[in-house]
Amino acid sequence: MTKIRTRYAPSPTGKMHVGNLRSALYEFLIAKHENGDFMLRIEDTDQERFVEGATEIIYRTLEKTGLIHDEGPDKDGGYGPYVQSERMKTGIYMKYAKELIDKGEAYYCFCDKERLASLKTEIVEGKEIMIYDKHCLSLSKEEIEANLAAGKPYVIRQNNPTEGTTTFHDELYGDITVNNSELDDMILIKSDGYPTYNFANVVDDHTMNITHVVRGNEYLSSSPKYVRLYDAFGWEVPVYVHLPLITDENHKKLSKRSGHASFEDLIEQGFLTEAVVNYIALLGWSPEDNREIFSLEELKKEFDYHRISKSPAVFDIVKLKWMNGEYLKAMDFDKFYELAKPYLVEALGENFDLKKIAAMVKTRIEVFPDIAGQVDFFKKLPEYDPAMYAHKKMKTDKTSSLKVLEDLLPILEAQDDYSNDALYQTLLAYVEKEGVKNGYVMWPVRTAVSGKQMTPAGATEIMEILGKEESIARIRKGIELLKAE
RNA sequence: GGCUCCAUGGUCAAGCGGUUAAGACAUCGCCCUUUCACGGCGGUAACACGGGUUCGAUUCCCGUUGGAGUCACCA
Repeated sequence: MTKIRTRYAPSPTGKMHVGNLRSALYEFLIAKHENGDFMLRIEDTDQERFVEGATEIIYRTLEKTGLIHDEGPDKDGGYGPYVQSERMKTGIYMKYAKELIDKGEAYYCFCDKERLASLKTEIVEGKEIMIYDKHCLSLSKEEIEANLAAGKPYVIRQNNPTEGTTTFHDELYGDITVNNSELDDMILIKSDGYPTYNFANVVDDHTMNITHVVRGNEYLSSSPKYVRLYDAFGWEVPVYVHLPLITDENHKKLSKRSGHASFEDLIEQGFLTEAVVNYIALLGWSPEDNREIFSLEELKKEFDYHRISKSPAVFDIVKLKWMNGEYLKAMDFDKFYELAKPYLVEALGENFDLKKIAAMVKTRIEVFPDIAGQVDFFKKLPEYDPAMYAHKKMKTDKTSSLKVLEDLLPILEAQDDYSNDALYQTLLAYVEKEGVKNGYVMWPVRTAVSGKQMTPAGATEIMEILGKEESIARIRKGIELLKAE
């Protein structure tokens, strides 16, 4: 059996959104599942859309996510160059385009913008629909020669039949058949001499020996035209795997233009690379069992592309957050602390036992930016509503809370050991003396020292971090507030 | 609008002729608990509709409806 060769072929036009990343991931996994080769090809045939730095983002992202290519612009595997603008300099596209012209499968077209515009018939949803009328196909050899000699700008178009049908096979979607009358004579070579994606991807996939063409299913409807190109050349058609789209919550295709989250945006929002990769692997693919947490290595082992689904998937950031939280919980504490520290420092400064606070927060956050909102009360007691002292389940109200705090104040003032254990013993002793439930005492204390409805730790743990002076001050403040009621 | 694709809970999804139609996220409730959280347990919630085929359709076929994609000298 021949080795599988797949490729990720992005155009350097900006950031990589999750749809782009997932394509790369699946292309990588399909190859690696069977020990094949994964390559990177830069499709920069549109000089106008080229964005400075976009190529670097691609390299950085692939590197960071572990989607390491076996061949690419920086790693020659004998099929180079791997950048289309460089391939063009070798004359490869023009050579093949002319071959097609000789075979009658393509032709020169000298139509200018005005004539083309006059062909635009319908306007649907703001989009003008145009089907080229094959006007230039009927040009005589002499006319073509004359135009060429005169330096008249031209494009080269594919010459598609107007009758019959074309069928191609997709591994996921099965056989797809279209009427040839639907096939537009698409442009192969642009007037600037560059090939279009439509032409370059066929020439390159073939000449680079790509066995499995894996891409988003927005290409599904143009694939028949590509297949005709393969046939025209007499080339073997590759295995096609069209991937279901990833959409936003409105079920619209993710795109850079609509400002959908890019991979880098997600990382900036505090998501872990592994979690993002894991999550998008599951957007459109599922394993045989019910497992959800996969490392890239595990994915390589499990990824059977026949299990890719056909219907589009909504990118659900809520579930991504959950998954990120799972990674955080499973993370080694030292590593967690290292990553969380900047967020802790930003929220609290350096004057706290950050390590202890990090431990409190580790299982309670989903992404690092959640930290600030959970620990800010350590730094400054927030303004809070005394109504918080009333808690049905704890059987506390403002009156009971006031009593508890007032009783406890002298006891806590007399105590010097503010370790969690010692404080806990103290409060417990009071609980026993009063013959009440733990929460009856813990709730008001925790409320007073934190001023928050929820905290990442219990009353005494908080006091330990706060220290005696601050703890007492906050309890006094609580008493004051309750008395004012 | 033409063409193409898709159609299981709010979301991701298993299922591939006979099942009490899994699981996860979200949501709700209970338990546990030094509140919340974590953890444990449980609940609500789905086969778009109509025809066939079949002893039997979520599953196969057709149609309808709905959604998406595409229709560039962009990829």
